[in-house]
Amino acid sequence: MNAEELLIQAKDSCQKRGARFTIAREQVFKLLTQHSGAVGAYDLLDELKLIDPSAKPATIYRALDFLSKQGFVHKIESLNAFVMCHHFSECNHPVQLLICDTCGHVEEIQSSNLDLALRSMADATGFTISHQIVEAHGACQSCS
Amino acid sequence: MNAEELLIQAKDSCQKRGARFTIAREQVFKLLTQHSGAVGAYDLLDELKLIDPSAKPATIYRALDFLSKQGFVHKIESLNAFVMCHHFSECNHPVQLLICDTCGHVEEIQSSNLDLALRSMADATGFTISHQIVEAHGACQSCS
DNA sequence: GATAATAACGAAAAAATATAACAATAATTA
DNA sequence: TAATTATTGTTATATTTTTTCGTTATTATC
Repeated sequence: MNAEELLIQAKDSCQKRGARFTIAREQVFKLLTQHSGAVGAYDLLDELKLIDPSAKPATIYRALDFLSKQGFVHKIESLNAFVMCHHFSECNHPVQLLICDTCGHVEEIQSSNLDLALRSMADATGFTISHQIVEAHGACQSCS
Repeated sequence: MNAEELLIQAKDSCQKRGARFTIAREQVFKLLTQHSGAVGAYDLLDELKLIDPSAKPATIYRALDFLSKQGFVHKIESLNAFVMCHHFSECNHPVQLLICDTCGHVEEIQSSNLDLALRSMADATGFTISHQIVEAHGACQSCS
């Protein structure tokens, strides 16, 4: 899925939901599509400043907040960084990430076994899951 | 496993490994055993200051760093907070947490299915996992 | 179309979280 | 004992995130 296709999908998705894909949000979205790995908010800010010198932290965080809520972007909690989601059309999927600590690449995987194992374990103790964070760090194939 | 037993286990464990369980580390350890849920570093600092008014952020972070490395304490990445581990004798186990967003209680679970599902998924893409983060948010039984 | 309500943005500041640097002490090893 | 290593004290700073408030843009209501 390339950058342009993702953009179209995002716009389309917002249209359907009545969400506003504003310039600021689109700019941050585009910046994120240009990374294959995690990007920090301040790195994004630096990049955004090249286009819009008046950008401030809140500019980025607001955009990231919106994009996350739409499911276009995931926050990587263990890195305080953000990554483009390439499957946001399959909405509300659990997020499972393989994070290469060597090259920085982030691979999003989809294991229903994993999701199931977690849910069944939660069920067993009467816990209701609303949101799950699965982040595996290590080395990707090319870096091993 | 109560606070006292944990303390004895921790001391014992350090003895065996030749790690130094200093006063500062013990104080932070004890504070952590008094919480059933996540505690922020600065909350711990406030508590520590009651005993040792000269405590500073570095005091806490150093202790937490040591305790984490020993496996006595886990960092909750999605909360920027810390929680006592009650199974640190079974060393190097993968950390899997159920975090109640209502009452703050944190339950550590042990699902080898979950671990296996993640590992097999990683294997399939040639990824080698060095560290995994599994944190499920939601509502515990009492809060549902 | 005018008006009210709501959402988004700009700007500055501050809050929350975490690390760095360096000197001083304490503990361990040779 | 002397040398080495680990830990602590202290100050400062870096990093990440949120708040506040005034303004502007968009949407809904009349």
